[in-house]
Amino acid sequence: MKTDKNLTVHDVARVAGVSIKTVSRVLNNDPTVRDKNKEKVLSAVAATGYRPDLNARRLRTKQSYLICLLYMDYASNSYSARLTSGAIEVCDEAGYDLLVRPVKDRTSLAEQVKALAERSNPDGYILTPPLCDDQGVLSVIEAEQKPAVKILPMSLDANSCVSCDIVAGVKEAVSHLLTLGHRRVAIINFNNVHGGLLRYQGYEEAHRDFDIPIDTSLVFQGPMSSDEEYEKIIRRLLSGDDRPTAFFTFNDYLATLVYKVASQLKLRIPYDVSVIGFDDDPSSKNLWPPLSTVHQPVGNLGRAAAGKLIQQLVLHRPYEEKEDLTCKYVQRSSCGPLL
Amino acid sequence: MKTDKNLTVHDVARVAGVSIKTVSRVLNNDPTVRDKNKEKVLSAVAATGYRPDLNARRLRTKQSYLICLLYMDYASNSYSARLTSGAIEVCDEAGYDLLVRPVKDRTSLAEQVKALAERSNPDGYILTPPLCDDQGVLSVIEAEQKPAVKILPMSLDANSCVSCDIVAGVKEAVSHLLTLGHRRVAIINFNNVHGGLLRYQGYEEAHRDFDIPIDTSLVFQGPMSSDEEYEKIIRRLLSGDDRPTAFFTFNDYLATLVYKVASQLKLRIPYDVSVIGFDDDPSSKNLWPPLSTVHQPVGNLGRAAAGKLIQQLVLHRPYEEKEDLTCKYVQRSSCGPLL
DNA sequence: TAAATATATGCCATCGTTGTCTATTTGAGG
DNA sequence: CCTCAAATAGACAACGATGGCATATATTTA
Repeated sequence: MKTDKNLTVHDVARVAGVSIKTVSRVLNNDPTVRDKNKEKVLSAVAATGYRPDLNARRLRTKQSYLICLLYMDYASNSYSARLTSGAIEVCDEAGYDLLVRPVKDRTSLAEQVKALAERSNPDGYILTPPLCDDQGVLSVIEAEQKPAVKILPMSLDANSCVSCDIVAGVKEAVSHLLTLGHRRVAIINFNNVHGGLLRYQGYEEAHRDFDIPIDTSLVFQGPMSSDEEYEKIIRRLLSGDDRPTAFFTFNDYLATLVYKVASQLKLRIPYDVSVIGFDDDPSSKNLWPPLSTVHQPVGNLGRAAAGKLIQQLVLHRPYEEKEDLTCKYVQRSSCGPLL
Repeated sequence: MKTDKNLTVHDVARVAGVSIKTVSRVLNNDPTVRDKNKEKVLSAVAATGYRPDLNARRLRTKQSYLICLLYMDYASNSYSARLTSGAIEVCDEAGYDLLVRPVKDRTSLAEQVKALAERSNPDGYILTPPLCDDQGVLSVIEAEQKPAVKILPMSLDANSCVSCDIVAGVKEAVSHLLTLGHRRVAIINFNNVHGGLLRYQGYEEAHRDFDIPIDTSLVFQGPMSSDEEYEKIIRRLLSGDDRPTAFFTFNDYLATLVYKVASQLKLRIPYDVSVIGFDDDPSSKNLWPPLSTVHQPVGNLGRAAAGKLIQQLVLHRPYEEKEDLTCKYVQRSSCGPLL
């Protein structure tokens, strides 16, 4: 059965016995249509199987009904995939399409976004760290006068950003380590993204609660570099006289590097060293021992970001923040008591 | 500087001193334009900074300039992210946008695709396994009369599918195991996707070359199930009297399950059991020991699929297959000689 | 050189929707 | 029952590109 006869507003108007403009009004939720006509139009739409032509609408309204999700193409973890997946759900409901944009090259970033804006003309942008803090990208988007929702940008701004309760999750995780007796907990972190600042805050608050001073020689704050560099840093820490007995890392990926170096040094997890990651990447439960980590609700972040953006795009569409944005510590088997 | 004055073909035509239709022709590579006029138009375009309005073009031509990439939302490995990344590059060059479509629920698949087709109306589809073999999806796409390129479908069809040389890669990998003296190589595989059939073929050819009979008790062919089930199967194999001394798995993800079970059973990799995965997921090199695996050129598969699709969509745009689609064995440290 | 042909260009309508403006209907109040 | 403002509906143009066809220019042929 093929109902696809290229129906237009004219067809619906004829069936409903009203003008095309009234049909258009009903389809756009214009409140100035009498209920009787509204019903006539709606049943005519149902009867004919009419679907408005998105491209005609796009041309006329100057909107693209496209949202662009910009992220760094690390490909090494599932962060962007999970984010995408959540954002798509929300966009879909609202009649928007999501354009994903992995960027490899940070040098020509502004140009890339500009080219995208000129060609596909998204109505709004979702920016992930660290791109949400890129001044070049931001000015291009601002010049286009398009809204952007940032995920965990350096300067949180309630209106245009989304974040989750990283501090609480990390605090819970690090507290667990301290409860187990650990007193030398190393942290491998980034301080050039807001998420890193929050992780450090959680780490610090846990220590404060336990009245344990932080040894700054156990704190690595970035900047981001290659896997080899990280391994070197971890190896140096683990080879020292007064080595850390536990690690908290910015994400699960870095935690696997701790696993790797620990194995090389014949240190057993969790007996010789405990490890906690962050993200709860789906693969983390298959490491051996299964990695304790902090679950980050990445899908919900994506949903929340898309919701917030669409709220700005579509008038009269209040989006209530209903996503669960808490970060919960997930205890598995990579932490043990200090022997 | 804002050059964005909403220029149209009329503005360009005026500057170039030709008709709007000639401008249109130049922009669409119509060969019937005299070189002199072509230059005039091109320099007028350059001078004004004109960019054609995609939505007007869409309305007039009934094309969406959208390509849809459909995949199962496993989120457990980087396959779809890498594929997406490659496909986007090619789409971008050709002026197409890529719409990614992770699907969670296989039951309502055809409905989901139908809804998508009605709303966003993609000009073509890229289908990944196992969706490329879903009859429901295929009939929806066929009803829409849109082209689809399948990635490694069950029935290879040169015109509408893309594959890579899995057999050679697996044969190389398994041959390495046999060269190391292994005689009992287990394979954890799926036989409901073409990639699985090819993996088995490579496994078989390697054994044939070495004149080693295959013990079918070491062959697991699916179907796909939960992680727990796989672990059970692997555990059973490794606990038996005459246990396999090596494993080849469908993908790196399953290889991590072998790592996990081996650790639980206090079997050391590679001394007690060797493991080879498939895919070369970026995280595999950080496992301990680093996983030997077969590199699958996933990004190139994405590029090739998008190229093949666009070739069908855009006339006079011969796409030469230039992507490297070989699968190479990557030797790391998870295989050792049979002791 | 003129006629016939081939090639290149231009004019106008059109895609399907919504914005603007005007016409009509409705209902309240005198 | 009539008037008048407010609420509702409609006519028509417009968004910016390309398709179809008519026409002008260049090239070949007689």
